[in-house]
Amino acid sequence: MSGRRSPTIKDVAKAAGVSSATVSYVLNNLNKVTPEVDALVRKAAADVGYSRNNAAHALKTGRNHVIGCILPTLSSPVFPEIAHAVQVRAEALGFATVVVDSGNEPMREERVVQTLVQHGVDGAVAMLHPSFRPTSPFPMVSLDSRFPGLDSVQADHVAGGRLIAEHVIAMGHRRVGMLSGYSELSSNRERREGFVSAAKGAVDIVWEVNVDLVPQLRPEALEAIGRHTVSIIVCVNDLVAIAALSALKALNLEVPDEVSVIGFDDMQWSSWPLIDLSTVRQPLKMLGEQAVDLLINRLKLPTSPLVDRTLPVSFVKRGSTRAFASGADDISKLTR
Amino acid sequence: MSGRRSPTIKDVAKAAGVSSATVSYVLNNLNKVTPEVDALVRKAAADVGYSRNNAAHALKTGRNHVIGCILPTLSSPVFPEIAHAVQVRAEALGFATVVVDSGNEPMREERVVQTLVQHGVDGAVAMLHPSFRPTSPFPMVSLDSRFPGLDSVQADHVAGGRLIAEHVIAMGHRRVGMLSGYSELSSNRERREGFVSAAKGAVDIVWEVNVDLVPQLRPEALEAIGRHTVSIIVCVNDLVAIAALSALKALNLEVPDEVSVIGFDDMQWSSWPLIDLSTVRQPLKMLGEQAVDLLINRLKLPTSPLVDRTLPVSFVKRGSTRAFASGADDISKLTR
DNA sequence: TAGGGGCGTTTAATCGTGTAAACAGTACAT
DNA sequence: ATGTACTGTTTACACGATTAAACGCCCCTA
Repeated sequence: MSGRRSPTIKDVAKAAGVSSATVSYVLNNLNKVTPEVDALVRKAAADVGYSRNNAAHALKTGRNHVIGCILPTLSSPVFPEIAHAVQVRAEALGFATVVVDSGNEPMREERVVQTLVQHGVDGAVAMLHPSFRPTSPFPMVSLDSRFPGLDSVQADHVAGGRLIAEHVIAMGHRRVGMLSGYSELSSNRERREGFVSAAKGAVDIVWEVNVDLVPQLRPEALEAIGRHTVSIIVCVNDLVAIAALSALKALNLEVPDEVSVIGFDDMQWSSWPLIDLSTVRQPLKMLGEQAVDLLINRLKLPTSPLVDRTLPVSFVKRGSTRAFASGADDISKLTR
Repeated sequence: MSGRRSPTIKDVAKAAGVSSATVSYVLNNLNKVTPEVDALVRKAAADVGYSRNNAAHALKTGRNHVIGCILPTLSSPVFPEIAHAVQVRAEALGFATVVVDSGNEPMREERVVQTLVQHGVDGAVAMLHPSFRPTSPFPMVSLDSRFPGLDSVQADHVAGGRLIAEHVIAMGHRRVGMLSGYSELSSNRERREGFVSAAKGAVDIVWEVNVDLVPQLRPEALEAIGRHTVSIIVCVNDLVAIAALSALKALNLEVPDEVSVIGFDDMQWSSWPLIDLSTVRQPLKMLGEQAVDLLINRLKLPTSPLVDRTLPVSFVKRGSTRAFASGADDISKLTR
């Protein structure tokens, strides 16, 4: 209790009656020692309550056993779910995780990466703005979209788009509005393409407006919704879908009786009875886990070939969609 | 480009024609050197692109310039907002932040703290379960509730409760239901006490049910709401308020026409038109910033006296509350 | 019996910084 | 001239871990 200094490898060595090198060999599981000595050392380590000094370890090996998790923001519910999965998986593999939000600005992304490098972080799992260009040779795995020169994991956005199209068709809708995200982002683009190609011929896309990925809509989107010329609105993600629900409420259009709404993501809030959104579920947990696995593989084998992994999605039917009823109030605009 | 090793203090020393100690003195701003040498060294450092090796620095000094931010979860919208503020402030002060969620289990909290200590984190800003008992002398600041032996920052929960009471009274409500949180947590307790003492005499608390801080309610709460014997429901936080809104919707009770609802927190989602919740705003950003400031002060002066800081709150009127109308459908139960 | 090869352990150098202590130089007082 | 005080710089070691190389030991063979 006097020397508050936490025990070092040398203390363990003294306690076990061996040299510090032996202790190191044992604790690193290089099997270079006899079983008896091994047991002796482990016991001594437990007895003195040894735990490795991370700084010294990092200094010597250049590996910190810390990874970064770079996300555009933590304020949208999807991202914390991913961050959590990343953290848990990384911890299981002996890595700590630092979560940082980049504000989705490519400039700040660069700074964030610099900071991580400076702090000796080994690599990162990152959801990057498409215009980001890696500056230093820093190991990264791209989340949610393919990225030239990086490993990546993403949900099967194309299949998700197709699932939506199938639901729309099965429900008998013919006239569709789309709130799409900017197409530089591959996930947005693929969602859209999956939907459009599967819907081709079976439905009319009456209008399509590009929107930002935030919970309020720009005027042209509001105007399109207000025309009430479609029976269903397909949204690039759940946040936008919620914005659409809000707009419809303000316009006194009933969901799903007058207009149906579909999202994409299945974030936690979408299942709240107040929102109750039909959507495509992404395997967020798996997404985070696989990203970590990929990153750690790359740390071990920096020269292995690049991997792109695609994970399955599923459709979740909730209260925001229903079959098209020809008894809708303004049938002239909604059929042809 | 050949030797990929990043430049060290020795490289700078060579470039400047001085010893490594001098470089260290300059770069640590101990003014022990003449202005000329100082300038020389700084120029050399910039020229070779020096940046300090964190591991070596940490090994030598025992300070890592990393703080932890321990939160019960990232899945509730309030917490990411705090985490963000913490991160930004810490970065401005030269500290990196690791955000971890503890799952609000005191056992996991202990483990999390252990992990942080092991990784050489200097201290933490933490929102702790009331039954948590600090095991090691690890510098911490308690967020959102007072904690014996720790610095703390919290919103003025008592005043928040009073603001709610004033609103309820001003709106002419007489019969109130309460969804309260477990009273071991000082913030819950203070919110309740602030409300109750300010409401005393002016309103009837017809029922009060203790609930968990999650967006679904237990049966007894649902039953109480279903009786429809109150004209307004006061909730311990926004998440619970949203659960109440959901329940009311399921019961076909109109908000705010038949029942008003009030929350506490003003998390980001509460302003969505779909939710549109009257609530008390906590200064989340300020909360995070002040916590960081307190922590860093403590790191510098470990023996300075403990500080409890209380921050002001304000009431936000939205669509979930309205004045009590005596024309309500079942006037016999709602007046006396 | 000298030499060689395994095997298990220790010795000692190293990673990049920080800092106490040694040192050299100047200025001033005795 | 010699000692003292001070200033600015360098020398040299420490932090705690990893790891190549040296070492000692035993067994085997020529």
